[in-house]
Parts: sequence; C-alpha cells; structure tokens
Amino acid sequence: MKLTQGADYGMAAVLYLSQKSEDRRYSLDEISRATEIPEEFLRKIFQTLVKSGVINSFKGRGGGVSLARSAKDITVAEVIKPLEEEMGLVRCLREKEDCPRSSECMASNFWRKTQQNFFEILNSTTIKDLIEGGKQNARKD
Amino acid sequence: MKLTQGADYGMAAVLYLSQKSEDRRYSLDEISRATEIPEEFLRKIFQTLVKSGVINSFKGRGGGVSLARSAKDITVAEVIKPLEEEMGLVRCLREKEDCPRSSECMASNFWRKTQQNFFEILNSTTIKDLIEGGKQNARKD
DNA sequence: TTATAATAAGACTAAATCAGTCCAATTAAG
DNA sequence: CTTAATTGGACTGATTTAGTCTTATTATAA
Ligand code: FES
Ligand code: FES
Repeated sequence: MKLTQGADYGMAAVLYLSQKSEDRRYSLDEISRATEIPEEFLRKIFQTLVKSGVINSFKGRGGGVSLARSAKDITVAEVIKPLEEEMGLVRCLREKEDCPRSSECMASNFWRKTQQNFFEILNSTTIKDLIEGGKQNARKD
Repeated sequence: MKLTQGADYGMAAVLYLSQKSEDRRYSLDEISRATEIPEEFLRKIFQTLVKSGVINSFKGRGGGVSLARSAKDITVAEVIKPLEEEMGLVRCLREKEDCPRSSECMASNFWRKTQQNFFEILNSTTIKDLIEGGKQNARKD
C-alpha cells in the first residue's frame, strides 16, 4: 500500500512551486535540480498535472511551469489522483476487475467507506494547509 | 494505491472461516475451492497468518486451519498488516528509504496523520463487525 | 529568419514487485 | 507404514513502476 513515486514527486514539485513567487515561470531544469527529482521523470509528471489543470506550462524560450491556481485553491487530492492511476484499495473497488466472490463479499462495504474517508481528507486539505501547517497537519482535530 | 492481492485474499479467507463453525479444521483444499483462491497461494497466506497468530494450523491427516481467536477478537488490521509488507504511503513514512528532501518536507506530517487515521479504522473494526455490518460498515457514523 | 531554449508526446527499457507455482521435508492420524 | 495434510523456501512469469530517449513543437530574441 504505497502511493507511486510519481505522486510523491508530484507533491514535492507542487510544494516547491507553492513556496516560490507565483509570478514567474520555473524551468524543469531548475525544479529538478532543487528537488532532486530526475528531470525527464518530472517532465512526465508535469504533463499529467497540466492536463488535469493544476499546472500551467509555457513552451519556448523563457518558458517553464507555474501553478494554475494559488496554493490555497489546490487540494492534495487534485495533485495525487491524476498521478495515481489505480485508486481502488481492493478488488471490490476497482471497476474493470471482477471478483468471483463479490456477491457474498462482506468486506466491500467496509473498504468503500474506509477509502472514501481517506479521500475526504485529501479533498479537504489544500497545499496551503500543508505549508502553513508545517508540523501540525491532517484533520482539524 | 492498492493493497496486495495477498491481503485481499487473506481477508476473504478469514471471512470464510469466520462464517463457518469454529470447532472444525478446514483444509486448504476446501477453502481454496470455496473461495476460488489458488491453493498454493492461499497456503502462503495462511503461513503468514499463522506466524502472526491469527490462524492456527494442524499438520497431518485431519489437519487444516482454523481461527486462533473468535471473529470478534480479530481486527482487520491484524489480517492486513502482516500480509502487506510495505505499509508506508509515501517515502517519508518508509523507514529504510531516505529522501533528499526530508528536511524541508512539508508533506510528511500530513501523510503520517492521514495514514494513522486509516490504521485506526482498521484497528477498530473486527471481522465480526464486517460480518454483522454486512452492508453497513466502516466507522460508527 | 534563424538559433536557441524551452515543453509535448509517446515509444522504449531496466528494475522491482507481485502473484503464483513447485518441490522436498515434516508431521500427525489411522 | 501409508496417507493426508501443512511448512519452508526456492523458483518463475507477468505486470507495474520508474525512468530514459527521441522526435516534434512552440516561443523568444538576436
Ligand atoms: S473481495 Fe471480491 S468483491 Fe470483495
Ligand atoms: S517527500 Fe521526502 S521526506 Fe517527504
């Protein structure tokens, strides 16, 4: 049960941008160097985030990437979900796959709710929360 | 982000046993047939669960497996954790691995708490809860 | 109008992990 | 002492993950 490296890197990259001035573009080269994420891999990650609307990118000289919205309007879920292809914790929750036991399955409901609870946390936490929280994060408790 | 097939199967197998009479032993052959889990794989799963104390096994003629405790005293966590080798959602939370950005990492605390919240659910839900809950599971809400 | 500095898109590859199998050894019952 | 079972561990094939490479495309500036 781990998030992919891509999702993990994605968070780091978005966090990096969020801590920098918003009115500039940052080249992949620069971000890669600063975060120690392999440049070519980082490129793919950004491509995904551009498609999902979290990041804006600009080609050509002076180009680079920037946040599409301010950090307070980007949730953790918005960064993680597009980078994490398979989000079903167990078979029951993964469409395509079907399980021979699904009819008498006593676990599916439990997992569905548990997973939902997890996503609700990701949905209700913004990148800004992470930066501000610093050491005091996740759930208002 | 998915649990391994082994953990998934493990739940199914334990649920199967929990719904059967407790004072008998069940051969892998029988369980494999009933649940449609490949026998050799199921064998390995039970070996793990025996080691972690959830299942009792008996060699020889008339042998087989049974729950080590009654379903109300087995939590979901006790079944999942031993079958799921890597339980750290992100790098930050996985011992061995170290991340070049760990010092300035704004995400680690968030993930730690989120993951903890997840485990608390697994810890506070028993196999009996699943069977009884049937269609009304996960968290008291 | 051309050189250059950037991202886009997608094919490709290496390594790791996962899921599953096989087999020789052990144990207990009949 | 034969048979029915699990044990433990090595082994394998398939899939997924992480990362790279290569060829376009686009924008800026000299
Ligand atoms: S384990 Fe197959 S449907 Fe739940
Ligand atoms: S991402 Fe590396 S320590 Fe958090």
